[in-house]
Amino acid sequence: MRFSRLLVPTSKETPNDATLASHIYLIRGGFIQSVGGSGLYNFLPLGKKILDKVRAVVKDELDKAGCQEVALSFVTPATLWEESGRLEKYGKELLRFKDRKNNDFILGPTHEEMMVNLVRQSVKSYKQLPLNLYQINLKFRDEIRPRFGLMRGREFLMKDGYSFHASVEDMHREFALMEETYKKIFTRLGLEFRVVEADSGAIGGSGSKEFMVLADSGEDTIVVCPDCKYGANIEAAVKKLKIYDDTSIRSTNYVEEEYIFDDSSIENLSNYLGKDKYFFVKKIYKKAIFKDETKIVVFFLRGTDYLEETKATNSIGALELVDPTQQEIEDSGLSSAGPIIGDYNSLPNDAIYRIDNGLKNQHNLIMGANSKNKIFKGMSLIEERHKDSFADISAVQEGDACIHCGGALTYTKGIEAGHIFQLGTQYSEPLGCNLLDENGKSVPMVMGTYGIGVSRLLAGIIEQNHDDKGCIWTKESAPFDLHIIISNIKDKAQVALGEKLYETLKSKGVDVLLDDRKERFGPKIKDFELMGVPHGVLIGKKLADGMVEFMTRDGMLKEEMSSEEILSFLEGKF
RNA sequence: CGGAGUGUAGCGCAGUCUGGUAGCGCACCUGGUUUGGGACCAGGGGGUCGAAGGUUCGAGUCCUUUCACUCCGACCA
Repeated sequence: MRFSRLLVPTSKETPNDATLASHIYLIRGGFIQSVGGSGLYNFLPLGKKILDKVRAVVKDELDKAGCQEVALSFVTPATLWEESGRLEKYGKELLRFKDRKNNDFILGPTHEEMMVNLVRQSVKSYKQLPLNLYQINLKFRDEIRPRFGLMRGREFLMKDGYSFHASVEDMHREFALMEETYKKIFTRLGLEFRVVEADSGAIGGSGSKEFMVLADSGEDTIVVCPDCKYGANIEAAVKKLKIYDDTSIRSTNYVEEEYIFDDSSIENLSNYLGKDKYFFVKKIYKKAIFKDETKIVVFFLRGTDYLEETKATNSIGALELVDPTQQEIEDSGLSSAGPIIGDYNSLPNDAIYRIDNGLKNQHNLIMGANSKNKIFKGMSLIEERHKDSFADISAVQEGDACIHCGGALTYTKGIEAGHIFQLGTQYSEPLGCNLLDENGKSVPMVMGTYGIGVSRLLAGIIEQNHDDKGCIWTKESAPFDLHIIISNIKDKAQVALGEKLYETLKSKGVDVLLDDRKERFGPKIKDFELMGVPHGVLIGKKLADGMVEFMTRDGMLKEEMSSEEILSFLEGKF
């Protein structure tokens, strides 16, 4: 490709809404273009080319693993989503609209329903399984707050795959195969990543794993163990409970103690009593939104712990939790609901509450006494009094012990680029996707689902591979193999050598970009740095001494070599 | 939805308080000089000032309504 013919509107200016390296360089490098803001982007020729290359890697590995590509209709009848029950559950991210006949449709954010519909029409027997079907197509999610360029756009390219099985065991086999296949894809793309345990979110199911591209700019916090393989999204991370005791708080029953100040924060009380925050019980109110109702709920945690909202949401089966106003807490009748301990359970019978597992059967605790300026010391939380109310709702903190090996867990940031789920019969059952088993009995198919954010991967690659000058594409994602710069287009010798290298290499199948523009050296080298082709050849004024430079974008290394040898050197390299 | 802010040329902005010819930088076009780090000189094209209504002799500027977008908090590939 000749640069003079290429549509790459590179720019010196950083768009004012771009904060992330990937967002800045994808726009400045002329790969993508914003469409009236709000998370919509056009892919310009180079962006599209890279997208296709990444997509090809994904497709290649999936096909090798026995998956089959299909393309589902982009517009989805809303009735399918009613059947699965997700029409309500999915909420406002789902874009809904009507056609001229007033029928309801949605733009698919993910396509479990559509794929199940496809399969239930064409698969009837266990003999036709297993089956793993996927598509690489646009998805639409009406994000509350799109941002960070391709990282969180509203329209994005996603590979979504779905597998169908006659047994849970076979689904597990496929799940493991997909984990391995995903590892190959991410490795080929040159990404540093980690596979972690995850929450299943709106897709549902159990035993899901996320593929996290490690980057400081990542939006997810992941918990990793330095001593073993354990890694988990903080939304799903677990820890080994640490149990201490302080017998000085112990009493045969409990002790009521008064204090005179108003600030009843754990911090303040801890200082006042000279007892570690660990022994305090704190109470957190949330407004829980359920399918049919909204209710104030309460969570109890150790003074040293923090509520993990996703875990808390799951523990009560709510759709989401929001912060209540002070008034809502008062109106709920739970505002003075204090210890649910010993004989002092002051919670109404229908109250929804959860106590963190870290407090199960613990003694010598300190907590509010249901009235101002009083606390109880020496309390116990006994499992049998709160049978169904214990749950893991606290966030893992750095330094907590790994549940597998006891190592000190640490936080790191990641970009969720892939997610694989064990669905079971969650969709096949309501949608009536059944098969006849060996006994001629009709049973729902067992499913798995597997996603990769293809357009997000472009952003992930740049987050991991850039410097202060621009992009540095990895081998399999690069827009070209080689970028040749003719420094002065009026210098006939430079042009002649550039053209010779370009034509020769092109004829041998090397994907070469020749910068033949009538520009000065400055813009040309800047564009090389911005666009991030891994290697370049600089034909400039040193040609007068018979020398050219071979450049490596990563580190901007320049190697001088003779203009006689450069062609054979390049032929050997590409 | 809550809070803060912005809409003026493809992009980045000034002009709005105090109403009176639509501006600047980058980009673009023509000619020339220049050619190792986004160079210079001269000339040029490009705007329903987010939209609607109002006040006024006159509105980018004042008033009302409305829409869009950005930033900070709860979603997800």
